[in-house]
Amino acid sequence: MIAPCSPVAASPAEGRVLGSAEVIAALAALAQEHRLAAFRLLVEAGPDGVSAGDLADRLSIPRSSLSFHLNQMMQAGLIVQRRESRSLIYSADFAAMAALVGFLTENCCRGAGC
Amino acid sequence: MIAPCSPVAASPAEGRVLGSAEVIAALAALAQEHRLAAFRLLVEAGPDGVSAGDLADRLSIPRSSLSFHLNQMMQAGLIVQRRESRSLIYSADFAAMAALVGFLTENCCRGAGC
DNA sequence: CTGTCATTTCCATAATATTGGAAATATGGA
DNA sequence: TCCATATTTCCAATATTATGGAAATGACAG
Repeated sequence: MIAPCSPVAASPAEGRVLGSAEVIAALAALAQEHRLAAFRLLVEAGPDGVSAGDLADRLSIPRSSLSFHLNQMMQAGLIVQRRESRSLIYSADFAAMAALVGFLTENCCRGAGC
Repeated sequence: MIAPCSPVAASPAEGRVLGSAEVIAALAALAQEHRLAAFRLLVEAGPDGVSAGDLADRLSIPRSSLSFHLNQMMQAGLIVQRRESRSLIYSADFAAMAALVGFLTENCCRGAGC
């Protein structure tokens, strides 16, 4: 018996199991300087999220570039968008992120601590 | 107090803490069909590893292409190479993978189960 | 309506990644 | 030494991603 981390049994309350195409999309979505930075800001911001404009300012990149990156992350299912009056507010999809980490620990981590 | 998974304190026996450039390299290394497949085979194989030729056969891709991908993963620090007579044997670096998962849970997972 | 703010879409350009055949390199055996 | 095996490096073609300005869209106030 191994039982490395989790106090619960094996595959617990994982909302969703990903196929490798989805995993690749999610990994690619995070494997970029501006996107990783944006995602971390969104994680920090929590469910309130951050508007596109704020993000662009905080990251110091042009709005059209940011828009491109946000789109990538949405298509990968890592973030979510909602409109609030004139602004579009983005927030991290924590369940999706948890599913990604779940995939990695289960498929790519055999034996190592997590 | 939150204490989501680990029975130990905060940042436990993590061999190494990654900067975001390293994380991006590792994510990009896994964000590709053939590389993710290769890495999963290496994880399954454990410390014994698999030779380049075997991997190419199992993945059904040309040797020069595989060589390119193995190089990417080595540069990203996710796999390791050793020579055994005529063959080059590759194996997964589990500590590196654990560090990647550690980064993701700590920086991109706030609040979600892991 | 008209103007303004917030953001996206369009699009051309530039940069980076992927592919695979052919030639080069390393290793061990006859 | 010479040959066969295992794998890499080279390189050119192709494909995919990233950039950012300008024009288009959506929302709201006067």
